[in-house]
Amino acid sequence: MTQRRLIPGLKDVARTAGVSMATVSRYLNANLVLPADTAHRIDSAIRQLGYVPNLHARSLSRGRSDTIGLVIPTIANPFFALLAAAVEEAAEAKGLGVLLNATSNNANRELQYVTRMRRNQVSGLLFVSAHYHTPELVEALNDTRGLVLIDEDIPGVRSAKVLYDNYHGGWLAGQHLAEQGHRRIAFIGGPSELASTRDRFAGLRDAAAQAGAEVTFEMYGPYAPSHGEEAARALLSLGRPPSAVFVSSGEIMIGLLDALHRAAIAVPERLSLIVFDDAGPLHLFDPPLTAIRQPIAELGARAVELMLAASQGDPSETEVRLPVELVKRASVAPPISV
Amino acid sequence: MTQRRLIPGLKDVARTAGVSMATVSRYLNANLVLPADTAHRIDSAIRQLGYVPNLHARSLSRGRSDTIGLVIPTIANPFFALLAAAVEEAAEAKGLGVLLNATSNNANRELQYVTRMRRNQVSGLLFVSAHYHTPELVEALNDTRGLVLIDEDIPGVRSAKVLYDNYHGGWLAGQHLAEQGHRRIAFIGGPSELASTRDRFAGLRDAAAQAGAEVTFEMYGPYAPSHGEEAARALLSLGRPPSAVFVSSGEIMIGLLDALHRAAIAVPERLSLIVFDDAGPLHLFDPPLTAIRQPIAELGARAVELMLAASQGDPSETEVRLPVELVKRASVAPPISV
DNA sequence: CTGAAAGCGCTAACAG
DNA sequence: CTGTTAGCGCTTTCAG
Repeated sequence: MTQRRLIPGLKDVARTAGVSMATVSRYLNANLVLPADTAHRIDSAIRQLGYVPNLHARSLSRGRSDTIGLVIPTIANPFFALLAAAVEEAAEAKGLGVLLNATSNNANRELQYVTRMRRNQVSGLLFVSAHYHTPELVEALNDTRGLVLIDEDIPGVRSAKVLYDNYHGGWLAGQHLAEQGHRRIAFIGGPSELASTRDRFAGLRDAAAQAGAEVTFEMYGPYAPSHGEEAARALLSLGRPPSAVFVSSGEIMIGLLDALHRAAIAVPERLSLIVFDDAGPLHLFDPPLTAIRQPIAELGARAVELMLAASQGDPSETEVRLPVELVKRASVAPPISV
Repeated sequence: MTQRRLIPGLKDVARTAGVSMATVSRYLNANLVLPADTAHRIDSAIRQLGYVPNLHARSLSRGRSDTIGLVIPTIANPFFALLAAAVEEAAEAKGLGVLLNATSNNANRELQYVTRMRRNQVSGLLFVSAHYHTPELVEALNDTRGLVLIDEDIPGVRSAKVLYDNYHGGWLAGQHLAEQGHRRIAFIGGPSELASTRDRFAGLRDAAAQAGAEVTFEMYGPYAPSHGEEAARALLSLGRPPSAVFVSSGEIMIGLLDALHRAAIAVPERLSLIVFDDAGPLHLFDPPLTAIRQPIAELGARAVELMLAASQGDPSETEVRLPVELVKRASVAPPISV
């Protein structure tokens, strides 16, 4: 129990307006058209008292909260920041609030957040996690109503999913590189256990093969600049280095490009570069980066749509694959000795 | 009322474990050390039933929610994304959740979100808004418990505030530019009604004046790339253009730099550039951008701290000014004709 | 069309 | 140390 409230409640409004709580409640929830006079009395009572409804009480009573959960690895990454913005906007348009949680790709936190959201406030959950997944997580996810997996698939989870066409992204990159005359290509991937990583690689490899080129170097690691730096180091120590590299994420690219600059490797003269993910002002980079662009706003919108459908009884396992596109800028050029 | 719940509640757990609700509740809230046996029975009842506490009920009952509100203009901007990440982390460390709302600097939304958070879920509110403020907003803000204004001051609001030392940031920029030999400097600011904009300008102007330089061009506008583009256009059409420009935000800089590139204006050879705000990989830009860096993580941490203090009865009007620093890179060089 | 009253699921006095 | 019980503030059935 709490101490006597000084804050006005529905009861106070009702008393002041000379009606019952039920009437005020109905009025506020717009299930009701009141005589102008009554409506006005209620309005002014509300204003006078400075009444603000208590959302917890409302949610408790209604059994739902008009809020959706969004769980992402981190928000300090342009891609996820943009994604969060897109989800927020889409949710807002449907009158839904969003509860955001960053997990840092930490399995405990993921489980914790999913649990927290599971039966609570949330009418649906948009989830993205980019690392190896424990059975517990998968189980928790499968117990979650209104779940939509986004951006990254998780094997074993049965839910609606909105993903990108990673294979085609890899293909586009491979094709472009091969067209420019590259024959030896490197792939710097994210975590190797992720389907997205493998798909991007497969697309790259297949497109290359079809054009008579090949992927001569592969390396995997976390979505972090440090991984890019290591990749650069590895690349530079190769006896017969590739003439182009396809980097699987913006974060990795940051470290890679930085290391390349420090080593005074000219891009694209010495090494061509193409990155998966076009978040951030890549056109202002040195050099402007050729990239595979993912439609982020669309991801957010589709996800919210599917979530609504899923939570309204239609637990479809729809999987949508959003197309990606190649954005040509200046980090790819024919290799020096073609 | 809702339909009969199939979901297990505290009551079910209590029955299954053969204890009372109170005991389970206390156990869960850790105010209590139970005989190992009892504790174990409760644990397994919880597991077996798949019990998940209802946060709304808890919040309603407790009168608080261990959640803080964060309202920012947009999350699709590296600075605010980083800020949100910092706040999330600081809040998480204190066991607090965060409810995020992006307002797009829309006055109605701001008012709406503040109201929504005001008496509700939220134990405190971290608020940032970067535009002209209506009296209604100021009033609503002053009625908010646990409010902390961050990043941008709002005249008339009495609350704790965590801001950056904008004046000093401007000063640092002016000093650096003057040292490099610039005598005619341009200021491309954000909205002119903001204290932060005026402070940055004042710092720049004073530092310039003291070094015998002057601000020969000023322009103000929204925090958007389009404003930067317009500024570039204006700058380029000047009869006697300045040799350096201080841009008041990263968003504006994006448009400005882009336009400069398109017009083939060499930076820093033809025009030196320094930007307030070091979010995003500015070191990879063409050229690497000299910037005034703001300690974002510290902002988040201090804000959460002050919020906690403010909501725990100490409604201090503490105002903390976080120091900023100059990060020299390659976008500033002596002017051609010194 | 409006009011009384029974919960929503949980916490916290208060008693035992 | 544990159980009983009265709410937290709102929604909604059910009478009137």
